[in-house]
Amino acid sequence: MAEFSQEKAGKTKMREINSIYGKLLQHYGAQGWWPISGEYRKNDFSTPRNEEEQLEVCFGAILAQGINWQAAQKAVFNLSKLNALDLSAFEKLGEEKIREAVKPAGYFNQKARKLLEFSEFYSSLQGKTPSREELLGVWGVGEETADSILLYAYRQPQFVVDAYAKRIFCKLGLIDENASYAQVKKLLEDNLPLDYKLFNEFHALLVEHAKRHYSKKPFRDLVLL
DNA sequence: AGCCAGGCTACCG
DNA sequence: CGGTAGCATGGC
Repeated sequence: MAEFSQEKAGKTKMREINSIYGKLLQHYGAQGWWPISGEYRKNDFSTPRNEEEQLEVCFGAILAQGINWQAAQKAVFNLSKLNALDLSAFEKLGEEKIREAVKPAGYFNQKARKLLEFSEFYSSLQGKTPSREELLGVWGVGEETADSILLYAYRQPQFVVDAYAKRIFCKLGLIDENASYAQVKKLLEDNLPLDYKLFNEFHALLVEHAKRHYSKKPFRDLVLL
């Protein structure tokens, strides 16, 4: 009996989460993340990405930490002007030039170091795909950045939990206010098909929706759309 | 002027 | 463990 109602509740939750995705997609359309060279490629899920694209996603994910995407994009553009989205060229650049390039993205001392540590790690991979654990072992890569890299650079179905996703699912009553990263991630991954294309769009759509309606407290949008 | 932005690390109790 | 100060810039 208890087992039955639990299963029923689980299916209800599953329908609700899938329905949220459907509504967002219908309302905003495909987002085409991750933007490469500032370009959003809607419905382009070609895989595998080449090395330069992977590095741009990884650097972008690090540079976007705690800052708006426009600012992060300026830093990515500065690096691309220096031809530094190529690994060997980046390594020759030197920390001082990297600091200058990433300045618009804020926290430039930390972020320069993070990019350097990451490039060293990436180079050690010799083209193989890193595990989530390996990524988390890199200084400057936390859970959201690791999942963003696995999802957007390596096309793995890892749900990316960011501040926006937490706000939205919390407001919809699906998670507790102080739910951990792992708890939110599990909620989504247990209730969606493990499809990287779906995860890709879902995360991007949550960001788009939150930027419009969950930007500052109090988050007034009780229901979705 | 001040708040906010697609976090992470180090250090605290 | 969970909680939080510090990190820095720029747009609105």
